[in-house]
Amino acid sequence: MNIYKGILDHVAKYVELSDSETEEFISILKTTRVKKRQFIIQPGFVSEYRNYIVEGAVRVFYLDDLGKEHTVIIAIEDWFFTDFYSYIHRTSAEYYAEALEDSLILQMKYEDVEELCSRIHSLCQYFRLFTERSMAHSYKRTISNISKTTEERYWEYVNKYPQIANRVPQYVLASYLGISPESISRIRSGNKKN
Amino acid sequence: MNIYKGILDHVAKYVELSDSETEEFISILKTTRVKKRQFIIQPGFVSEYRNYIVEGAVRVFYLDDLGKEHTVIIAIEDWFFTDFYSYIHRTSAEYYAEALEDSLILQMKYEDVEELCSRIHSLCQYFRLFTERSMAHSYKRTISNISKTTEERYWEYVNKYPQIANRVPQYVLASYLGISPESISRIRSGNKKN
DNA sequence: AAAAAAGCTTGACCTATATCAAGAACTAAA
DNA sequence: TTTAGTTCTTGATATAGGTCAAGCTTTTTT
Repeated sequence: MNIYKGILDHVAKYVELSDSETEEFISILKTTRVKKRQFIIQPGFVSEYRNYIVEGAVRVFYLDDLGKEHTVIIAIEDWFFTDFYSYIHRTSAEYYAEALEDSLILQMKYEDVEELCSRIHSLCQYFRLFTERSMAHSYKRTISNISKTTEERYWEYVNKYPQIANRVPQYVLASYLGISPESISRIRSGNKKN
Repeated sequence: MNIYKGILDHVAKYVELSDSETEEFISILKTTRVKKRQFIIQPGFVSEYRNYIVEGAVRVFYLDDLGKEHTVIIAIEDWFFTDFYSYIHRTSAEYYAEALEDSLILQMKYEDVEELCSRIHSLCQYFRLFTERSMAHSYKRTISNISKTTEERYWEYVNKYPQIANRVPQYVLASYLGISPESISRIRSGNKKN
């Protein structure tokens, strides 16, 4: 099976590419395999790529002054991840991206994406439309973070992404939701809401 | 003074528009004046526009089941606001946008923006680049929300946006930072207790 | 198959911050 | 200038959920 199928379907949800455009797009994709626990992005280095997951799972997290991890993205197949700020501003990353499983990812370099977007209108449209949708989604998360209790946030996530919740370690989920692992443990054992 | 200067400068930070493109862009801008406390977006109605503030201040907030307000955007001159999810998906808004002062705003209808973007490559680029930057910024806020104490978040905001902090009511700032107004009051007075 | 990591659970305790209440100090309107 | 409506402050009290510690279970490595 073609490893590009997923990402091309993703693009096709927003725009139609001609054969030559498709070819150009594929030509900037770099295939990379990473092993579980391997870092793909690290503070101190610029996050050069937008990364698309073909197979596997990755999390992006921030390590604060006290050594606590705060997960900002949990990504599986057909998701993108990067340290967006570092990627766009060409500054040193602030986050780690760590493979949660052996994964196969497709990487697009910043310069290549920019070059293609400046030349190919439909690809520019694709990234615009897709980023706008991510943006809309990000507001939903902000609301959830500031207006829900820990328990509500936990069940909301589990209901929305049951397959992810079962796939990643609990402490990763905890650090994504801003809850202590102990509290998640208690929520799970105590209240059996759905 | 030209009311379009601000928004055109904003565009010019990302792309160059020809005279005819500039004209087309201006042609989709609708000038609207709103009075203090007036709602620009309301649940139950689709958020039709991207709104740019020429003069004034606006907040976007969410009203939860318990009647508590959660501010997601505090916007002043040269900022954009909308209920992004509603705007993009053409669904009923979930948020209120309320003028904090008498304001002058420029509004762009979704259909008009899409039409222009599909026709004018440089405008598509503008919205793409600008949205990507907003996105990068939004991650910073997520981190702040989940990794900082209330006091750190308060001082971080005041240092970053001193002019806004002094301009909007304290309870608005409180609901933006996810802190109770009482706690902000105590933080300001330097009282470390309670 | 052991040994070593990594991950999860449970109980006891504790603290940061919310909530409630009531009055003071602004601001806008009559 | 008085009045009514907001907004801010301060004190008392409550509690959600974090931290610590220790042991248990599952997964990974040798």
